[in-house]
Amino acid sequence: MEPSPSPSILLRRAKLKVTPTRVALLRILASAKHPLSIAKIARALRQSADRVTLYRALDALAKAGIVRRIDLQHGHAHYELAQDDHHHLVCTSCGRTASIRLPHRLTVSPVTLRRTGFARVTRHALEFFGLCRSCAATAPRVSGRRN
Amino acid sequence: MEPSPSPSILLRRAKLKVTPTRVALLRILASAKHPLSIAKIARALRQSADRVTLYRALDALAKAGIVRRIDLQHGHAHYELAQDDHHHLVCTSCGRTASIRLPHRLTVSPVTLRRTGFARVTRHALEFFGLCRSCAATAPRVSGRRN
DNA sequence: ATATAAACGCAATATTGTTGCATTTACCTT
DNA sequence: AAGGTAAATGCAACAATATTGCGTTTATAT
Repeated sequence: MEPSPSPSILLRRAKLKVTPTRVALLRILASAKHPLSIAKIARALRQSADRVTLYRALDALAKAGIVRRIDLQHGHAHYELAQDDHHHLVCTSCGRTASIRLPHRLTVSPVTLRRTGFARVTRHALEFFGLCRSCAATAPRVSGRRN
Repeated sequence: MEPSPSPSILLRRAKLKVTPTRVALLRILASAKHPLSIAKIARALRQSADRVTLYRALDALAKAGIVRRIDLQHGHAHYELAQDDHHHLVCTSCGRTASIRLPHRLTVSPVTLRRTGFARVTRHALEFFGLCRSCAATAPRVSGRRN
């Protein structure tokens, strides 16, 4: 796990202004072990920033490739720093997540690309869903929203 | 491409009641070439069903494994019949989608499973994002919501 | 120091999805 | 075929998530 560059360096590289909100935001994401929901990020920022600013900042950071927006199928987006190439394993019962790596890189072959009329693939999203051990032990719930 | 069983057979198999709404819904999905948003499905049903019913029906069908809920990162869910094992290639500019197949099956190794504290994996979601040829030719747009 | 574009905060609004409850309906049993 | 029952539906209200416009503030290049 490489230490990722400091928030301000990341921001400057992307030609984004280095503002307190963005720095704090990136610090929060950097110290998180799992993808965070907007609600959790907002809580961590303790209303030092408006919701709208948060959305806009995450949007800008995602476009710059600094953060990744992830769908854990909880009904709202989650965000993490775009560091290494990993994927997520999500418990559909309690929402727990774990990071995993695949032994091979996921690619779309040039032939498939041509057949489908696409010019190029820029990224992909892969999540695995299942049950963690403790949830598998108890009666599996199915519903509800989790962070 | 195998012809999929009729809506009523699918529903009966899953011990779900065969109602006009569900049959119509499944027919719409069966004739769709791409995953559909709730909005599009609702439009196709021409308010013969309440929106709530639609949500509940899709939920039941997804739980039964008859339909799949897909995130194309347009900010809302898309649905398709759960037929064969394919994935999607999505144009981030115009929203076009194409179906693709991977040469290998995606799995999580038992070792990884144990290391992460998970009991089992039940499904996964994989989408590729990129640019289709016509969008790659023109100036790439970035924003906006598409169906 | 200052000009300028980017970022921000606030308010309003849109969109997506959910819940409770009374009514209707599919379908199983007889 | 009739009737009982749980499932499914519709309506209304609500909740959560996300977006837009606009006037003000701020980072940063000069």
